[in-house]
Amino acid sequence: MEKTMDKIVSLCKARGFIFPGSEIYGGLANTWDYGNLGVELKNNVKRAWWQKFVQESPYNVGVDCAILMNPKTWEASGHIGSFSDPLMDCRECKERFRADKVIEDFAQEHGIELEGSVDGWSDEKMEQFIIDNKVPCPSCCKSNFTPIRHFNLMFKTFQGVTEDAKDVVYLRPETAQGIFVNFKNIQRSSRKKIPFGICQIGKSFRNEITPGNFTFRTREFEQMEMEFFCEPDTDLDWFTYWRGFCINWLKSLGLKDEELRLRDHDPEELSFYSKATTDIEFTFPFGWGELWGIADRTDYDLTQHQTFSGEPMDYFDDEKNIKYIPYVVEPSLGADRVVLAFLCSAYDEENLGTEEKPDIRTVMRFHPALAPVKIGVLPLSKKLNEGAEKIYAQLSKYYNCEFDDRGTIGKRYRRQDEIGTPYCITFDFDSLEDNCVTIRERDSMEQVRVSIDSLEEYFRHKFEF
RNA sequence: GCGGGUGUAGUUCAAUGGUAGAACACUAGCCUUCCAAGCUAGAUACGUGGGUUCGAUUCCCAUCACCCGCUCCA
Repeated sequence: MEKTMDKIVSLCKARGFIFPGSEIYGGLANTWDYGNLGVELKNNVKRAWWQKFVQESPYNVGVDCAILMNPKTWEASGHIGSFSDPLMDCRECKERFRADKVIEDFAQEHGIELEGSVDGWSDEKMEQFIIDNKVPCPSCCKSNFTPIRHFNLMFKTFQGVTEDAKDVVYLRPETAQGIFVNFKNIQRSSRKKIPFGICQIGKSFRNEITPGNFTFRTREFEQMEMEFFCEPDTDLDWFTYWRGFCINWLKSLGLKDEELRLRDHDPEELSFYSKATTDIEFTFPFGWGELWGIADRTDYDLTQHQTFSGEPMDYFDDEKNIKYIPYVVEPSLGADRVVLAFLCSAYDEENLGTEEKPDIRTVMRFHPALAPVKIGVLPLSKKLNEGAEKIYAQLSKYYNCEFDDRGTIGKRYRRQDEIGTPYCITFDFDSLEDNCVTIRERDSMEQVRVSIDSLEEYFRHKFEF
């Protein structure tokens, strides 16, 4: 069985997991809409995350902050200053480069001593250096570049009816800053003591240069982030603790050991604010991709906000009688990415026939907690709809169920297999006599006979993880 | 953003300068009654906009989208 993105994308569209965005207008690049099943799956993923990271956690609480924030936030976080890359294009071969990188590489190659880091140079200085030294294009070796332009990854929009510059606001590029600016509020109102964490699920927006790979990298995406505040010097212990916690969460929902790996960032790869970063990666059909970035952000963010806002961001520990700005460990998970990972991991094909006469059953082996439809309710015959409808009404109070009386019973099982429904209930002619139904399990395909009165009891713990 | 490829039904494909056909999927009915493939009927497509032409799904141009590379990714 070959697991390809093409098959997964087709199934997503055919069955209602994910559709191309704005399709009737020719689409809009890299936008995707979650359909009737996709929204259930994604909600289940978010719910499972919230359950482990907030509900069951003695440490953590949640928030839901505004997407639009005071622009000062982004000055403090460094998103406005540091993340506007100086880009220039080669007029000859049309390749695009980062000016600072080109200069650094050139200087290193020719043994030229640069004054300070190129990061600190102005655009004019970089352009002048390139002209003076006839720095060649790394691709075509000519030296004919466009002026430097800046590409900021933040989406800009305007608050209010006029498009005056003073009303510029940004769509948040990460949910984290909403947590940091509310650190004091939450600490006070929740009466939490350090160590504690604040969790948030929400949309973020980044004007990525290169999105792609289905929903893996999009410009609008949903994050599930936690900022865990701890005492300085305990940060690396907590870093290790949460990294393990995250991996366990993924595995408890069905991702396999061989589908996951950890990748530590090299010192030169680390963000300027980060002391340590580990990515949890998943092996997608297109290759390994980052699912979860776990970063030790030190006291960088809170210190920055204290400086820019003038509000103290320190914490007083009245047991130890010390005051400090907490360190932060941040596990940041892409909701759309992890949904895609669950889709890829779940995809399976099974040949129930022979090699000569293949009979392929496509099965999405979702963990029952994530399955968009928990129980398919199937009357063996349309004459039995009344009894089956009662069961649907009874169970859909607790679970997302699907009623299906179309086509043959075998076909209906196949349809439920293809959308990953873990259980099917069949109401048959005997049910009228014995008040029992047959429950068929997706993975084992085994059947058990259960009394209608004990159905709720039967399913009670089936969808936990 | 650059280079290459692709664009016909929900999906996977076919044919054609004279407005398109299949398989699976879907719908209705028959048959059957616990694991697809039986019978009958049915709905559904040439990404969008220009141009050439008597006539374009087909040729040309542009555009949009997707895929593969490159580049990029706090």
